[in-house]
Amino acid sequence: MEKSRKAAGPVSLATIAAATGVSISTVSRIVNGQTHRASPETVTRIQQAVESLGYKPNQIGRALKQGRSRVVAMLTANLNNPVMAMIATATEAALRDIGHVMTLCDTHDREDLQDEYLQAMRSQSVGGYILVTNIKSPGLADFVARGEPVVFACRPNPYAADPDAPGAFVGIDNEAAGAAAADRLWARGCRSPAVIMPLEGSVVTLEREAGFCRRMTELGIPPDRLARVKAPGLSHLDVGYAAAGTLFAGRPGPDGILGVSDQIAYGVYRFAMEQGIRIPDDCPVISIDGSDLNGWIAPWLDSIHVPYAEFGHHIVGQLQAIWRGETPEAAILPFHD
Amino acid sequence: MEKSRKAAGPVSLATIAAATGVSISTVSRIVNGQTHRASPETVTRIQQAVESLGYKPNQIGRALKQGRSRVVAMLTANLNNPVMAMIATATEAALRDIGHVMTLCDTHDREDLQDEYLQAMRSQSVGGYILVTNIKSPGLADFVARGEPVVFACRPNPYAADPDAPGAFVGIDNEAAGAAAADRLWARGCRSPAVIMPLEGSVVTLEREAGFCRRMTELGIPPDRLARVKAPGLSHLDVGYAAAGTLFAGRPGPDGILGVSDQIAYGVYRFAMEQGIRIPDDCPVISIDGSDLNGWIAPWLDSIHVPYAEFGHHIVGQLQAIWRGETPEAAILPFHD
DNA sequence: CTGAAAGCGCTTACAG
DNA sequence: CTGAAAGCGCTTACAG
Repeated sequence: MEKSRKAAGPVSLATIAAATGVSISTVSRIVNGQTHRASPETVTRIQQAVESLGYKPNQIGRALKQGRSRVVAMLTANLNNPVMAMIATATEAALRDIGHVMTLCDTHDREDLQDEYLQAMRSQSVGGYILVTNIKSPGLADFVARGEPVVFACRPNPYAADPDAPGAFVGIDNEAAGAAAADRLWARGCRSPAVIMPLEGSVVTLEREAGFCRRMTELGIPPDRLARVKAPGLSHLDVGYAAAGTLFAGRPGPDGILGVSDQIAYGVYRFAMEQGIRIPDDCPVISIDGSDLNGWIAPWLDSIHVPYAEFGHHIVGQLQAIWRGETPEAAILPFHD
Repeated sequence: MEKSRKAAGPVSLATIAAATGVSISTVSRIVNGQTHRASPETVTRIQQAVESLGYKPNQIGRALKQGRSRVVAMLTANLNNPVMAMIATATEAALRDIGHVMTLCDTHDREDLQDEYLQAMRSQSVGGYILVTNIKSPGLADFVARGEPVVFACRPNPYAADPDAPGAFVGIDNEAAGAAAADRLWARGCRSPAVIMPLEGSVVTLEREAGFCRRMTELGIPPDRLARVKAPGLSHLDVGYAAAGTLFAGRPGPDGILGVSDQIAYGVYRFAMEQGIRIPDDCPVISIDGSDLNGWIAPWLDSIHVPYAEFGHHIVGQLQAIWRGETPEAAILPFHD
């Protein structure tokens, strides 16, 4: 005599309690794995009822009681950027593995939207925050000060008490990546290098450029043969395109270019195509990010690979550490060149 | 005498009630815009308190009472696909505009994950579901049968009662897009066309292929000069690559190829590059999707543009209609060729 | 080993 | 025009 009538109305703890003749408290404990606090018979009886009635805990009830849900908010500067999309994908999967879900908030690099989202997420009692942004905002300052569970990715906490100990963070050593890019270009015979970065760049782009210039200088490139070009634009595609225009307007163009992101390199490529400049023959272009797509449609691009797909685990690991009350150290992942 | 002491502990309705000397009920009504049900003085007094104390409604409390939250779940087949990422971005923005937030669930085209997520989202009492997937699963069948608020995007409801009236849906006429692709290839002189699609394709890819073949036949291409190639793989990149291998292994290669998605075209490109086949000179390649990226790094690709960026509004509009108790009609958006 | 009770923050008939 | 009260589903000290 199978009792497998499915969901006639929502099944709550009370439903199970009524069906098994025990109290709600007991059901709650067992459902939450506290099986040692009840007799074995009760445990199996309840587990059977849970199974046959298809009980699933209502997360809202739980969240209200505990003041925190199993939702984690990810705030990203700009989802159109494939890098952000990759991090989001990886993080979503890692969260799922620990039974959490992710809400995605695109701040479009706007301070007001960032604060609006932080506020909104707090009203949702989310259990944690992942910030792939380093825009400063009053709300963020507040969050950091209050010690909310937040992990920064790519870009460190702009309000870190000690800049050398950024706290929960997942990223790479951008300065070293920039230097590696310099070595690579040098090895290809480049002696009049150029580096392109956004006018309103984040620390990430600044560090990559700094590493590149530092290394090029060490290699003996004089400052006047090292072009550093910035261009405005939210989209790095536009940045690369505009900067390439500036670069090639000068008499002797560069013999090698670093775009500090893949997207910048794409922008350079478009300009070069339009002008009949052949890449890499006339001028090699390299970048930092190493999107998988490059191998498919941008074979001309030599890009230092950042393991974004790995970010997910590390981010979630740090979040869990915070939940346990620990203070995680920054995870600086190796890039591959 | 400004009273702007900020948040010493969470500010709830009770806090406001205590501070203003009215009941929680009254505060709740006013906060929810029922200002006509209270005296003007009370209204302003409470609004001031809300402002100065920085009260933000706790959405968890609200959701528990109402049985539904202001969160909308988007289930997507595969976030690595830029098309999905675009739809997610657009939808997130549209939801924000109406004060909702979005959780993102990547089902990886797996039936079990889809059901797991549907279940999880229900435990979260989400207010709506957006499905960019048409994998069949028992859980989905259940959802549709129960009349849950779900909007399908790109791929129609696989459990629609009447296939010609798919209900809440946002997409394009894929058959027509396939036909348009045929016209375009024909105009470029293609007389030995090929079409590439995934082995385990969705209705979307099937319809695009069907439209293409129908139109090519109308144009007088005999069946034996119309190559239809399928290749396995979750990633369309792999599909395109493998299928191109098959196509060019045959003696006379095609003189024009339709990849039913941008990614398939990218895969073809890689194979062609490796084999020294020049695109488009030796063989034009076109596709359907029209990612913005094409203009930057895939100038060789002629792609029919699907207005994914517009999907967001339409999806949210349909969701709102459902919430109002209406039965929205499918929105078939125009593609641009 | 088990249960009654309080309470998380909100909304909403209902009564006045 | 306003308030007391019930209740959404859960957890968790506390008492037995």
